[in-house]
Amino acid sequence: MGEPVRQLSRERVLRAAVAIADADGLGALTMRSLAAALHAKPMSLYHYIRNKDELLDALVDGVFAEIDLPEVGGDWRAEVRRRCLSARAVLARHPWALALVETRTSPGPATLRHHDSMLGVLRGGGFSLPMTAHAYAIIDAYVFGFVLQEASLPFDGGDSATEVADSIMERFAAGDYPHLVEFATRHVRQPGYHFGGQFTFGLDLILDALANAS
Amino acid sequence: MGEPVRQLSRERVLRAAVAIADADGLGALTMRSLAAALHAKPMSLYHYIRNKDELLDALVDGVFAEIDLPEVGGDWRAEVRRRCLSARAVLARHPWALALVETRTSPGPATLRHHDSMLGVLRGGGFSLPMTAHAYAIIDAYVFGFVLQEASLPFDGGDSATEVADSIMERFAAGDYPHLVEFATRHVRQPGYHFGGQFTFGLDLILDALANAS
DNA sequence: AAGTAAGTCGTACTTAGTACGAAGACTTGG
DNA sequence: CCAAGTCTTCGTACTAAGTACGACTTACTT
Repeated sequence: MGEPVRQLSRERVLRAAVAIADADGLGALTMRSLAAALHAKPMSLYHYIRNKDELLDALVDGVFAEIDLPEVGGDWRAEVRRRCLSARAVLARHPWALALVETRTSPGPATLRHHDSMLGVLRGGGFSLPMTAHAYAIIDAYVFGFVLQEASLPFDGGDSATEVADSIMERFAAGDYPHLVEFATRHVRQPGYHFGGQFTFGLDLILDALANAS
Repeated sequence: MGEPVRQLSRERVLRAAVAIADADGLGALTMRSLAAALHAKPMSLYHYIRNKDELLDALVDGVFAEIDLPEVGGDWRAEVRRRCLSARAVLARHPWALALVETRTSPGPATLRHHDSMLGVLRGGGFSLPMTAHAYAIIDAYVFGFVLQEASLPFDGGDSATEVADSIMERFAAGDYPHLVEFATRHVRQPGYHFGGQFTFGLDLILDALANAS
């Protein structure tokens, strides 16, 4: 029964915060719940974090740090593709991240490094400055937007899509939303349907288009 | 001085909620501030709205209602393009909307109608069911993702980009983020730079790619 | 041993959502 | 025209959350 509950530290606080958010969502991450998870009292946290806002900024930067950096100088298409798959995986692992990114506007070091690498590979791939801007905007709009859509799907991501589709379908009269009904019954309800599987299709379509446009 | 402060109504409550969110952000929209704006007391609102969650759901559906519906049967490319420009305009007008869409998962009637029309034009344009799914996913990922990026830019949208870029640049040593520095100084800081202008470029690139892929 | 700095926390104030039920206003059958 | 509802509105109060303030506790220094 010795107390392995050693001293607090910024590191431990951040780790615990991520764990809570991963497990129960951003809403469950309060200064009180965070303190409880660390067997401490709320006010103790303020020695490692100025306020909750700063905590959230730190979480966002931590998420960017998890994303694979593209290798500057490598084949731009391959590197960007790898990075995008990684980004999607990371954002899926931390479903709360996207909501945060939207709000926070002061990028941390990992975030800046990340952008720097992306700009680097694109420039290295022969894109002009304006074209780099276009490409990066399109790519990230797609990646973030796709994850955003997944997040706002009424179902979790598995194949419970079927049930949800059914329950929604029931709610409206026969002819109300004909195309939605067709889509739900003849596509979504098919075995093997999985929204997330469309990610690479779109990504490759966009990368191809960018390769041609450059 | 007569009292034009007529009866409350769900309509009036929703309108006032949108006004508050537009003006001061989602954070400023509380049951208390909303009541105050209507010259009423907080608890009066609960006669028109079950709880705040339902209020937010209603706001989201209202936003979808504002987006131009594509005309089913028309030229899919033109109709989808128009709808996307409208969607972006609406989301720009209500910067809080995107954050909400992310959370709410029970679509309202306007939302369903919207999706129905989009699926309709795509199907009418000759897309197969799987291809329709791909196309819609890509298009909305792009539109929502682009708006999301705009929202998380550290600057408001005007050309204050320059100042922000400067202030960030100052923060790091010479060689820390070379590509970011090049990008900021040689592109962002140029006169006439405006992130939002890239929207149509990417949209057309994606629509072209979809047209070819179909 | 005493001083000092670092870390921890008790207390309390503020803002938010909303349950409960009373009080006023308006409607309607007699 | 009145009594009995019914519809709106709101007063009060409880709970959850962020965090300011300052005290207490410990560990390390000299």
